[in-house]
Amino acid sequence: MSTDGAPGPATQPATRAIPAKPSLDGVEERWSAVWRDQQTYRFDRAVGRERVYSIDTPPPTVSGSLHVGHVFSYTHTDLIARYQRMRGREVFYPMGFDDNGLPTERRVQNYYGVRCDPSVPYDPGFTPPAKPGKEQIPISRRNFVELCEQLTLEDEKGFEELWRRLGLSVDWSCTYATIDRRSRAVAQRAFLRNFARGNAYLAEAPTLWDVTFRTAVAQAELEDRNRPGAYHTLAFPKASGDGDVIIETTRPELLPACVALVAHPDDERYQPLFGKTVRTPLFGVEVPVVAHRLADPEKGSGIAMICTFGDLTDVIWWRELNLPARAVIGRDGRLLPDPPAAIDTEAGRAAYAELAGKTVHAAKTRIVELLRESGALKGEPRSIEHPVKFYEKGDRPLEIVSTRQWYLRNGGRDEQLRAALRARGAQLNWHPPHMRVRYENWVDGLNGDWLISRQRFFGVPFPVWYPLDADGEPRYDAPILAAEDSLPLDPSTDLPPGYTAEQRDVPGGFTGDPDVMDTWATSSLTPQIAAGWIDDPDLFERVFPMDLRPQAHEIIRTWLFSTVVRSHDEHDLLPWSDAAISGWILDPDRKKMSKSKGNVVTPMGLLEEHGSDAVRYWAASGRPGTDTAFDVGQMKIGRRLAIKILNASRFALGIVGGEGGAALSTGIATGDAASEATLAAVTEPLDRALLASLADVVDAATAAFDGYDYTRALEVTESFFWTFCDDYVELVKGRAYGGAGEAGAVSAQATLAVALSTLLRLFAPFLPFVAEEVWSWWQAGSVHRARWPEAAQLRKLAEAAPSRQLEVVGVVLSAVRRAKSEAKVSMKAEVASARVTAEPDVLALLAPVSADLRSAGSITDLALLDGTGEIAVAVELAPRPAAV
RNA sequence: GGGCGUGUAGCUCAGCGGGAGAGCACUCGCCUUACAAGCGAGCGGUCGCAGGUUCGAACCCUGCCACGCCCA
Repeated sequence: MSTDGAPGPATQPATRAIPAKPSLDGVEERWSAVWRDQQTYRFDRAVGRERVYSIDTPPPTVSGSLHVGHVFSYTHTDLIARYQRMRGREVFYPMGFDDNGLPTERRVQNYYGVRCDPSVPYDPGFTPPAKPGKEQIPISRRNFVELCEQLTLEDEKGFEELWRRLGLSVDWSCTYATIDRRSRAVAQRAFLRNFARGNAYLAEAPTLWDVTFRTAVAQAELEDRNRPGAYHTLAFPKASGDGDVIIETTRPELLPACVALVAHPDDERYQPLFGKTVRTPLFGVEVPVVAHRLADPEKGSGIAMICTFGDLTDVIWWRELNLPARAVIGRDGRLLPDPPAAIDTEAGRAAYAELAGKTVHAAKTRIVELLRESGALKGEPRSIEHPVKFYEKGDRPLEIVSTRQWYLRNGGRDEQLRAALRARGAQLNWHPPHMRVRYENWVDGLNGDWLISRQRFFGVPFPVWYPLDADGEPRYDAPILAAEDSLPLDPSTDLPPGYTAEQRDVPGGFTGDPDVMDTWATSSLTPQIAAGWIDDPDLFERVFPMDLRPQAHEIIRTWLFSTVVRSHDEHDLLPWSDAAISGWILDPDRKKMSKSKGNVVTPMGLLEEHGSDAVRYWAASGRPGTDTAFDVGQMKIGRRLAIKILNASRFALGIVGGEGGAALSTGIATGDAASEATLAAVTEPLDRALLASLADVVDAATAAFDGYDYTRALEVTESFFWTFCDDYVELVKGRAYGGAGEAGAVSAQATLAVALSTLLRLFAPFLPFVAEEVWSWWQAGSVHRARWPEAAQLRKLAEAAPSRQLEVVGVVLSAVRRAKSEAKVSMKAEVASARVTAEPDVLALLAPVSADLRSAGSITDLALLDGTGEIAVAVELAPRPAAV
């Protein structure tokens, strides 16, 4: 019994007859159903870690829809999964769904016409209206979360259907959702452990704040957008009374929040001012002039006002120079009702009253008027365009407000940790390697710890309560942490140990932490979630740390980095050995495909139109990290290849299994390269040469796959396949039918069977449907559980035949065809004589296969003549038969 | 402004120190009983530009240009 083509654990129906007219119609439905019923891709957890190949599949966002980019990159992962499975690894290939966070919240709001109001009590009987009404219905957090869960469940069904049709070899019994019980428990347990180690902490600090969503935002969620602004020139009178200091600012509305002026320490213009004070216009607050290296002498007048807080540089100045805080902007993006205490003059308070309650925009307009009237505004504002920080999902500029938030240490404030995380990046095998640089750039650019709390509703709550003092104020310095065995929990409904429900939100009692975690704080734990860190330690042992993280490059700074942070902290390990980074799909204008450009094709439509194998073929042409054009032409080529495989297989198997053909023995008939019968049967030089070439192909494809270069593996396989069809099959046809005696026929038949078996397995990761279809005609079990071909076995059959032989024969065959093509006659036209002149070593390769060559070219007289240089072929066609 | 990547035939891409390649498209042929959704043959490129290294450069180095992405 050989391992070659051995059936996998799953059994299949008996092999079917070879269809007379093979077709791709219906292969997707047929085989995806069989794979589901037979559990072809089930993960067998009985094997040890060393035989497992585990994949940290990216959980797609269910609230969005799948697009071509998903089909593209998920196919890449499946190619690797299928290859590793055939190499004998037990593949742990789960699927997750990302239903945690703001996108789901928004979708639920719009879909059902509701909004979350935590003050509303839970209504167990709530059902949303059939059609969303004009006014959003306020519902409790629990009701809201229930709707989120309900809707995402439906979304997930559509995703699974598409993935199955695409042929992803996912084990569908290993699924998770980032908001399910297990994920919540994992996120909460990891948080508790981070806290216990001192790596999660609560801090009141200036925080980037989105005024629309009213939530804190992390550094990783920022983006710069160019926005129009204007420089305003303001005069600050010196406290000493001798003149003004002129500054420029784009945010005059923050003048009441001004705590100092700042210039570069080397700036000679302002050195006399350092240590002196000035007064703010309108408000009359005395502020110092200070020096700091981050002040840019080239910008504006070289001296700037520091406000709490206009931007992140203000935060740095405020912190490093120990300046007071004078907040004026509230969480709603409006100026606070009351002025900072430092504004203590009648006039100052009156000026502030003009601004209180206004939006930032309105306040700016008003204060410019006031400044102009007072004469403090010099000249007119000068329009500029400048980068402004936005929350990536928001559409109003971020403000900075001081709030209490949870942070997780990520090296942003700790050089030692930063260096350790940088080293983790270097330890990871990146595909392609240059993607590592993005990771390093990000780590190097971190300017603070990771803010993980969000003031939202649908997410994983912090498993934390705070005692309330006699005044009902939370004791943030003494949080009550949940016990690990009580997870997952919701502090807004669950009770802290030792308290009763009556003590909730009353003085001397407790209150639950109202925030939820950043979705990345859960997504960064996908290896732990998928691998059963909490509830399945046996599984965890076998699959963690994982082998592969496949993902897109734009989330290296978020998903990849944060996953490394969590694993480093919790396990002191890299979460996976390899990261495969996929590129973008570009539309024909070489722009990234996106909805807004209206050029997105629906994935299901694509699969239906071209066939799954064809779409996968196109996807396989995109190397890791390389952006790839959306190219229907490539899909058509893929479809043609699949059809060619059907036809070539039908033909080869017709010969092998036909009358007088190799129903000889099982080993020969199934193309078992390791069987003794096959070894004895393969005797002809051309057949051996074919197998020698095929062995080279197997080596090349294997090496390419091992290096995650599936594109190369497909290329070498495909290229060989066409040579196999066009040259080898043509050369061997006559002999295979018995034209050169029994032994020659058997040799050809055995070779055809071995070659076909090998090629089908090489193609199986790319074209799983057609490969399985053909495999089922003559083999037991699934091709996807068959063993990857071994070059050594083929070489043994080849008996050291020179693989170049095939190439040389091809050159002569091509010359004969050229002669016929130029003469515009049929390829079966008779050739009276062909005289081949070549170097002796080339002739030595041609001589043993001259019979096959004569047969394929219909050559009556083939002469091999010693010569020098390139192969030259003189062809003399036989006279055409007289016209009828 | 900094970093990374990409510029090779009309299109999509491979090649990355010694012959400029593949597929598609195009042209001309072939009903050759596996496949006309096929087969055969052919046309087509100062390898982004300019320097340099080398006996020799698409390939290595420098600068520039264009495009894309990431970060400021």
